[in-house]
Amino acid sequence: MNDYISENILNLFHEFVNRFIPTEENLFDIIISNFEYKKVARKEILLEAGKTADKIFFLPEGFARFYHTKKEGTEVTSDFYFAPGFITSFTSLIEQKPSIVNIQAMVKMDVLFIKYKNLMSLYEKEHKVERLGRLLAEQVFITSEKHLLSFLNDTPQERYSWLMNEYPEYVKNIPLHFLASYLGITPESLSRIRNRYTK
Amino acid sequence: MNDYISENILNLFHEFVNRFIPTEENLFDIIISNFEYKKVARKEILLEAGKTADKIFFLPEGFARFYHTKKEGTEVTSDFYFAPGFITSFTSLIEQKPSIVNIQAMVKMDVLFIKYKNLMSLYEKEHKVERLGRLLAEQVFITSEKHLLSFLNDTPQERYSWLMNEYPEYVKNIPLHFLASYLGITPESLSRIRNRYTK
DNA sequence: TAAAATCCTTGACTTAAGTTAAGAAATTAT
DNA sequence: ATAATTTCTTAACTTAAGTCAAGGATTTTA
Repeated sequence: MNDYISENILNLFHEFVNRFIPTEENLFDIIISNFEYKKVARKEILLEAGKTADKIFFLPEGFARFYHTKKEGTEVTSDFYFAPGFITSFTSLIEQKPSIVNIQAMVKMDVLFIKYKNLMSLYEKEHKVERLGRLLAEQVFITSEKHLLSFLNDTPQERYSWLMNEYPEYVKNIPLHFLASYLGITPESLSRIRNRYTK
Repeated sequence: MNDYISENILNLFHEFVNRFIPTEENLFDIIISNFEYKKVARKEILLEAGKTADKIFFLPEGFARFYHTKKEGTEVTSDFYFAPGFITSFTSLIEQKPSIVNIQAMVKMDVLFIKYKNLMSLYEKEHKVERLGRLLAEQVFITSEKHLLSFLNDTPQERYSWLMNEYPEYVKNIPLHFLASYLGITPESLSRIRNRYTK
C-alpha cells in the first residue's frame, strides 16, 4: 500500500512525527507500514456522525472541519484543523462509541490513515508510539481548552478578535458562517460584529 | 515519605491506577515510591496562577476548583474536579509555562503528588506509566470537549440543565456563583434561570 | 453564639445577540 | 459564460442576559 505514497507526503509525515518522537529509520518504517493512503475530494466526509471512529487520519496538507447537527437542524462547526497533523474524533475513537461530529475535508487532499486496531497494537509494541499518542492527546487537550476559555473569558466580539490573532488562517480561508458557529454565534451577529469592528 | 500515607489512601490510589493500567505489585511499588504526601486545608491553593506547574496531584477524596482572574478582576471558575483522580494545570505542566489557572482545594483533604521530573523519568522508564499518561490525557480532553460543546450547542438555561444531569454533584456541593461562571454567565442570571426553572 | 463574611435573590434598566426576511455579492459547477 | 448555489449584509423587531443596586439568608469563624 505504501507504493503509492509520494515522497513529499512521506517527508511531511516523517517530519511531523519527528517533532514529537525522534524516530530512527527502523521505527519509522514500522510506523509507516501501518498506514494506508487515500485521495480525498473537497467536501468529502472523512468520518460520519453516528459511525464509530475506527481510524486516525494524518493530513499532510489542506484542512478539515469538524461539525455536527443539532436537533433543530442547525449545523455547528466545532473545530478546524490545518495540516500537518493527525485528526479523528478522539472521543469516538477512545470510547469506541458513535461519533457526534462529522469530519469534512475543506479542500481536495491526500491523507494517510491508520486503523484503530493497528494503532492499539503499535501502542502495545512500541513505547515510543505510545509516547507519541500521549503527546498528541496532550496537544488536542490544550487546543480544546483554549477554545473553551474563549467562551468563559470573552464576549463574542472579543472571541472574534481572539480568533483573528490566534488563528489568522481561519479568518482568511473559512466562510463566515462556519466561523460564526465556531464562535457560538449566528452569522448575522458575526457580520455585524465585523462591521462594528471596521468602523 | 510513604510511611505517612494511610492504608485507605493507598488503596484509593491503587484502585484508580488499576482502572487504566493493570499493575503488578512490582510496578505499583515503583510508581508509589515516586509520590509524596501532603495535608491540604480547605481553600488552600494547590497551584497558583503565574507559577509553572511542577507536579501532578492525586486526590483520593474531596474536590477542587480551577479558576483564574480576568483583567477586569472578575474571577472565572473554569473547572471542578471530584476525587478520585489526577489534577494539575496540564497546559502549564506540558508546556512548562506559567499557569493561567489557580487550583484550589474545596474541602480539607489529603493529596499525593509526583514531581514533574520524576513523572518524566517514569514515563521514560516504564511503558505502562506512559500509557497511563496517554489515557489520562485522553480523559481530560474528553471532559474539556464536553464542556466546550455545551457552549456551542446550548443556551445558558440548557447548559444549566446539562450540568444538573451530567454532574449532579456540582449542583449539590458548589456555590452558585462558581457554577455561574463555569456556565459562562453571571450569578444573577443563573439565579433567574433557576427560578424560571422551578416555576 | 454573635459578628463577620459569604452567598443568593430580586427589581429596574440597558445592551447585545437572536430571529425573520430579503436581496446583493461572490463563488462554483455545467 | 451563464446559471445555480453559496455566502454575506442589512433592517426591524424580539428576547434574554448583563449591570447596578440593595437587602435578606446562610454559613463560617472567632
